[in-house]
Amino acid sequence: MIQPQIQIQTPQQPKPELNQMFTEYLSAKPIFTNRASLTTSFAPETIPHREEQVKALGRILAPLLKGEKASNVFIYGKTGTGKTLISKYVAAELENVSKQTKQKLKVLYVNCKMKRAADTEYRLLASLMKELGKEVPFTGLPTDKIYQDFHALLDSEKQTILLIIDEIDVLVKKTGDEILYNLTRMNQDLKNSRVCLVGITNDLGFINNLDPRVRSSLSEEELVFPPYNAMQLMDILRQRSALAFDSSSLEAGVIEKCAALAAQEHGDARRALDLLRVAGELAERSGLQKILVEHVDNAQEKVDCDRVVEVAKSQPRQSQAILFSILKLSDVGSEQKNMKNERLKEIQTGDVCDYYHKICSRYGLKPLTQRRISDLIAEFDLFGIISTKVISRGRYGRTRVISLALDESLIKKVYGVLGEVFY
DNA sequence: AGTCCACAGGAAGGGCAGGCGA
DNA sequence: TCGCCTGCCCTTCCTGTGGACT
Repeated sequence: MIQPQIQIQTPQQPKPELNQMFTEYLSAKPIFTNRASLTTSFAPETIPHREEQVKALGRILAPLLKGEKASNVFIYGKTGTGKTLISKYVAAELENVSKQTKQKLKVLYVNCKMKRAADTEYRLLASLMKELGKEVPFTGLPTDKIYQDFHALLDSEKQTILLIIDEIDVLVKKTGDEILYNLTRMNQDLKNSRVCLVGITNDLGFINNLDPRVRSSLSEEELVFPPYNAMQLMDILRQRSALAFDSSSLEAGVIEKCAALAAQEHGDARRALDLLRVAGELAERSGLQKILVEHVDNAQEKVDCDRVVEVAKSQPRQSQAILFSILKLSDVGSEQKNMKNERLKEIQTGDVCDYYHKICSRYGLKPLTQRRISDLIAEFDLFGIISTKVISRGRYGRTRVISLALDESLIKKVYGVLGEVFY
């Protein structure tokens, strides 16, 4: 048996430069009074400009308070329009009231976009059972068995279940709509409990592609969440910033700028909150007591940059090699071309395959097939790192034309990250 | 009008890792 | 331990596409 090696740690010498920095950080007056109020998971007391949707959803789900079956609801709206927030807000209120009425109501929430959480039929059911307090192994059991156990768990006592499935389109795209058929038909098999389904999606065309039987039972009621305009975003930001900062911490124009930038991104409140939070963090790091408009500009760049760099870093080696091939073919890293601004030329799938094969042979990677490369290129398009368009070049074939979708500084950052892997 | 090209993209299935139950 | 189940990543095979060329 191998004995674990025990290392005796000797007291370390203080690091003067860090010590001083941390001391200064702790003694400085903080900009944030409540940073969490600028995160998407924060639940505010009131939700501005969504009163109508709150009431509508409340009216639909109210029968649950009497232990009756409420209509299944389908909620549409683009990212950051308050779909999730309001579903949780109404659900929490229902739970509160149900405690007073002694009617047992349980709310289950799952987000199907969470990788390895609820992106397959098995994982969705496993997540729901976990919420109900029963641990399920992350693989290994037959789906039939999981369904049986889930039914038994729901039916183990007289109760009403409100099941909120966020990003439902992701699940259906991946696994098909049979799972929704099963979930919407569940009430027929349950003796003691009732289940009501709330499906949330930002894919407006999603419902049209469903099996008609699923469509009719899932979207008994539909709610559409319109995007926020700049004025509405400003109200939201004012409400949250009052909680997050001291009133003197914001330069005039900061909220307006965040709202304007987020309004350009289809009225995305999440984006507006991110911008304000990151601007605050940048101001804090600069040692200032006030957030300036220029911090918002820097925050926008940083929010984009962090996302893209994180995507590039977290990809498997093969995907990184493909992305690196695209960057190389776009002449990123070639200073001479940079000077002449001849970047962003068009590349085809075939070009990427050829360059990728060179990289594979240089770094000893087993090359993927063109079919797989095609899928991975489509994934990078989804991430927003590249932009692709399928075109036909006549007798020279049909292909995908690829160009970089990021600005110069972001491309350089990504190139730097991948350059460390493929030096 | 028919042929051709260079793929796109769907469907099916293989191989692997991991878990459960007999 | 073995057979069976799952998800995941990938390959193989196949059909479809659409504009240039003959």
